[in-house]
Amino acid sequence: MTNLTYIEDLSAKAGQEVTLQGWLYNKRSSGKVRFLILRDGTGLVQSVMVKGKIPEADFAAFDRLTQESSLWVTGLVRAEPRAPGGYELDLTSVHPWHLAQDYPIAPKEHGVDFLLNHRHLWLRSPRQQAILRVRDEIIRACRDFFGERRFILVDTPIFTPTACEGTTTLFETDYFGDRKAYLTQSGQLYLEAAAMALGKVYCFGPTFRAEKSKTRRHLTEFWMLETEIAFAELEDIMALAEALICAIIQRVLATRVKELTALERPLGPLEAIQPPFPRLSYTAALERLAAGGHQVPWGEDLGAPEESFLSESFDRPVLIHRYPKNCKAFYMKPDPGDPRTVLCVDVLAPEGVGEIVGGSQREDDLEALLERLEEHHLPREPLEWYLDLRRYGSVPHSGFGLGLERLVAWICGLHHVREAIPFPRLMDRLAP
RNA sequence: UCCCCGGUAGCUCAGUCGGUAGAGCAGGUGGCUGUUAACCACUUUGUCGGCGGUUCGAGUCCGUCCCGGGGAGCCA
Repeated sequence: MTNLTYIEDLSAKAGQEVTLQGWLYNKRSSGKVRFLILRDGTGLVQSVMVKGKIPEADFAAFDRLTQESSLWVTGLVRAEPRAPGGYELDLTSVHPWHLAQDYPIAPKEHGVDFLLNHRHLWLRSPRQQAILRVRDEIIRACRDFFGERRFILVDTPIFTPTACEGTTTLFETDYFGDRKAYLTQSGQLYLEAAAMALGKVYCFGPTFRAEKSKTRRHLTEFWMLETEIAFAELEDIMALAEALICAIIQRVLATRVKELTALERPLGPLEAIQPPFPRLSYTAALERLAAGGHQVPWGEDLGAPEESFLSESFDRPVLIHRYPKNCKAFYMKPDPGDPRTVLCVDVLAPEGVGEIVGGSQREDDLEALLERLEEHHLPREPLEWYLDLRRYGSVPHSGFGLGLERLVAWICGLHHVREAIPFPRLMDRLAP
């Protein structure tokens, strides 16, 4: 009976009578010709009703329909060059399901605070739908990338007994009244254990940071893709990160141009993302910074202005490797060629986005790792299980983590990571 | 935690030198046989973020607190 269809499939149904289910995006009237613009999550389509060619009750339903009312309609699919999607619907019946109350988000301009307070409704807007579709595609591209390379997905815990690295602020929670638990800031240490079991592994899950950061690059809850590979050295994971980023960009360009266009994201800069990516040692980066007027003493970490300068210097991501030891985490392995530095890499995205990947070769020697723990004033006892990995068949191994929202923000050309996640958690925003 | 900017109608904002509150949009009513954030006419809507102070008089000046935005620090 009913030819139930999604809007994105209308082009295959030209000339047929179909049924659409969705919501009213907008309506316009010119008296006896009335237009309903419908959305169903797959697209927008304009439908037309003419007085006398549709039952009078259906024609009159137009007056009651408010923005975002839910409804189902039937009509004839007709090619229409003037329509944005190329097709229009000549309505034969209109059935409201629910008449929406005054919808707060008009198809007009709104401020950020207002929109974030209505995030549950803001998601319905075409722009937010486009972002979420790109995010979905990026996630699938990541899973495919690792799956095709025979990596095994290993889920790491979200409750942890201690900090993975003692330095950062963790969200603390009560654990059955007598203990504290912390929300994870990284799955890495657990992933190292998994790599010793399965060889090549990755995890993908939420990460929590209680830092009081108020910038367009920070969320308190974000999603991180992490990988860990037994027998891999720094150069191996640098090549892997490069291949991963290229694969993701290629996938999005192959499947989500419509969404990128809706976001007014220029495609040129994305099409330029091809291997090889430039590689700069920290020391070489300092020289480049000095030449650009940024004086940084050797041994100091790079700040946000320096990262922006470097990322804007190239038309593709740049890999900065071998930072000074004191800037980085305890588990990173010193460079045998220069023990003042560690075998680590940060990937900075172009267009001023900044760091999207951080990784390193891990210290695999038990004694050296114990020394690093002492240098960082970290307690040994809670990490004994991690030290076991260096007692039972230790091997060289390396891995990296990729911040999903920063990647989504870069690819979509967003100004702020808060639009790159469905329900952003920020320092001063926990709802909706 | 620090620095900068902001808070006026449901939304986006204007409000001059301190003189008693405005526009557009949304909502409502009517009109229009091809509209594209449709248009035209008419029309409802205010704890000017809170508290205190100066003043004959405060949206406007001062103090303080709250909330939001941008940035820094921090941050695989």
